[in-house]
Amino acid sequence: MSKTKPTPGLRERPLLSPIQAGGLAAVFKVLANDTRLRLLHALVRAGELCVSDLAATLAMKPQAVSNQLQRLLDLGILACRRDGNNMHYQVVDCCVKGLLEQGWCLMESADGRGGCSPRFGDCE
Amino acid sequence: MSKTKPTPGLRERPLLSPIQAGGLAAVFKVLANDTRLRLLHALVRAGELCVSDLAATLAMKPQAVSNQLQRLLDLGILACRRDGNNMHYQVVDCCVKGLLEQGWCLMESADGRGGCSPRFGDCE
DNA sequence: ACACGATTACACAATATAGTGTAATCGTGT
DNA sequence: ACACGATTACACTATATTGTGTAATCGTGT
Repeated sequence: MSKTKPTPGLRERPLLSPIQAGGLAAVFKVLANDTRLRLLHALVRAGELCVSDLAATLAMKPQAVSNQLQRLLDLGILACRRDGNNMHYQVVDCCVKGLLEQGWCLMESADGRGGCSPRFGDCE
Repeated sequence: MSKTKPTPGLRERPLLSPIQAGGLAAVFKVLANDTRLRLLHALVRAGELCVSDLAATLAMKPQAVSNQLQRLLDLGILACRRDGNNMHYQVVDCCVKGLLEQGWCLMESADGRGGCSPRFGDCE
């Protein structure tokens, strides 16, 4: 399994240094919030949405939405484009969708125990 | 039962409800911490380790390590086995490794911008 | 220039989180 | 039974995070 590249070898890598771990934690931290998750999912589904649409979709105030959007923007997960008064956001990071999928899997396996379909990882 | 499509269709799924999003956020929350990340990585590398080994590896106190281990245990990510006075922990969730890999990818792309290798996701 | 709507910036209050210190629990060996 | 080491439980403190409220900024249309 470690001949081809599909597994970059998490197991072979040297132990995470506290700094690396901090960086990795920062990535997960940005996903560790239901608002940002719903924002991300709404954007994945719609492709592109503006702040007010997002606010309406999530039934939240534009300020709160914008705040979280900035967070996602800082990490390079989103990109935005201005159209008149509106700012349209979209997901540009290619890893985030997979992350969401896998997270979903983990959630189901954590919740119902065994909801993880085998193709996601090599359950040894 | 779910021998269906290779892509669960993040895009086709109905919008995340606040409850679902909360559950998913809980999953990411558990990974949103450098200590737990280092714990996980150490366990993936070694296969199985006991609390004191882990504490020594991370240069942390056993109590702190144990606390985080419980968290990982609650989510069903780890399993433990007693061997005399020692408790050995190991990763049993099949999704978590993939999650770590993808998170690493996202970290690199967020950090250096463009470090995400294309094989991870279908950058469309 | 001006008003208006959309978005963002920022300080603030409420809540959650992590590691520490102390004490309890569990298994082993004598 | 007893002492010891390993692990865990729990209260506590410092810190971080979220949504709110207010105000500033930006683009459009008149």
